[in-house]
Amino acid sequence: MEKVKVLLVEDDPNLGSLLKEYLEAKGFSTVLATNGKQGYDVFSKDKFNICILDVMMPIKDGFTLAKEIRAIDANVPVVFLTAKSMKEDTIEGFNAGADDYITKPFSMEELLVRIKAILRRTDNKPSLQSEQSEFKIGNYKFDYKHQTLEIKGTQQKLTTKEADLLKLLCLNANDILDRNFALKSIWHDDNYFSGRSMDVYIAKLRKYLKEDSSVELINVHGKGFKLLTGK
Amino acid sequence: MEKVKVLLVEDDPNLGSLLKEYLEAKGFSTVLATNGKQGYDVFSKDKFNICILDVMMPIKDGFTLAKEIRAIDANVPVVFLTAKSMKEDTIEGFNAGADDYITKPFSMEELLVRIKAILRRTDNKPSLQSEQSEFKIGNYKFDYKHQTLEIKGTQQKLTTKEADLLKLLCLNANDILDRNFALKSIWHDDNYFSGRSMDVYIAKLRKYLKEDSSVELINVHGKGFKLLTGK
DNA sequence: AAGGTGACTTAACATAATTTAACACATGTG
DNA sequence: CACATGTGTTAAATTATGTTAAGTCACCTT
Repeated sequence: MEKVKVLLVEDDPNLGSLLKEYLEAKGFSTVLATNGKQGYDVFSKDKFNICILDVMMPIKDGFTLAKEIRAIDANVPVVFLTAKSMKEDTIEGFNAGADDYITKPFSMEELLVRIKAILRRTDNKPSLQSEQSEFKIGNYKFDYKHQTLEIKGTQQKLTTKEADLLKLLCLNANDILDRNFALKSIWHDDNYFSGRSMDVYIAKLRKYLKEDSSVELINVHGKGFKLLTGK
Repeated sequence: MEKVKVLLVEDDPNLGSLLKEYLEAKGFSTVLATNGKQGYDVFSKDKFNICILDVMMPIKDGFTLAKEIRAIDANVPVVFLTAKSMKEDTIEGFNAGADDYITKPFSMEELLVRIKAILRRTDNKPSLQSEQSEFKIGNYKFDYKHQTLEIKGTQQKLTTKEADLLKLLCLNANDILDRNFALKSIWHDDNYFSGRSMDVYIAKLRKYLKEDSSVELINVHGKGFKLLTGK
């Protein structure tokens, strides 16, 4: 079971580190940013399951940050923290796409249960994938939906991960598939072990694909992989 | 787009009818029950998209009602309304599976935006409560209401669980049916044994469905199952 | 109350999917 | 070219699923 990743953006360093410690103790992997700009930078480079944003922050406020975050990932849940308790702000927060809006002071336990309530509704994500399901790779025919790879009448059944990875490669055929991008897409994580796991799958795909010598699955050192399709 | 159906259970008749009117003005179809027992009766006879329950009610309190409702539909969102603001109650509410917990007094507008926030996350999930009863699966004809599966004139009688599971698969045809979602929907539980039980039913369905080779019931490792219906 | 039946669950064992470990080799850097 | 780091590959370990059969329970029959 992979850890849930939380992006916490809070300009009060005391509260921020307190919450971070608490959430980590509860089993969440938490990244703390202390202002909106930093929060955006962190989010744009990594993948998170939920964002907890302080509303009032210098440089960039929580609402603005939320919009930018949603521009990157329209589905990530966002929770606002705020000292304001005026109705208009609550409404504005929800209109900015909030999943919850918590007024300070709050108990950490309440924050926790509210986070859990939101995650209950989002963890089984519909994973909206691109529609395309059939690909040609040299003389191979790859059917993502049916998870099959066919050549000269021989059909190879693929596992879910094999199919996911091959699909990403096809969508970037003859172009580089970024390593971390692939890891985040398929493994939802880019740690060392996920990376090694992906390498194992690359090796498996190479085996499947060696019937057509014009097809190559090459590595671009430090960057990712490239599927070279025949001619 | 059908109207969203709201079950509102509130023993204060003034507040109850006020909220009902407000929600209906906002485009929701709302049924008001004035006590827990009545709320249960209404829910068991109809399908709702969300339940808003007062916690403190005579006869049957909101938490108890929520548990009974969840036994019928483990996925329906529940929001608690309460005058209590003690932390323990909030926590208890969320542990009872609450999606939100709103403390009186609250503005109706805030209730509205909180409802919308929850519905954003639950909208498009086909559920067992769906009215649809007849499905085509490749060359098969599946009648949920009569619990029959027919092909080439041969009719197979299905048990309740077989039919429930097949219906969920049909509602998600060619798309993934999340394992835990299915378990909660049909078994009202997602422990190890329920999971194994479901696997047994998957095996049974596969047997029934092997008359049409274009129909496949495949596993998506760690996620769920996918019913591939021949184009 | 004994026996039977059907639906569902649990057990048991088999196989598959994925991750982790282990070791070999490659690449780029100073 | 010595080193750190990244990748290739195979195999073992772990976890998830496939499948069949045995067990349980509610209900029906006599």
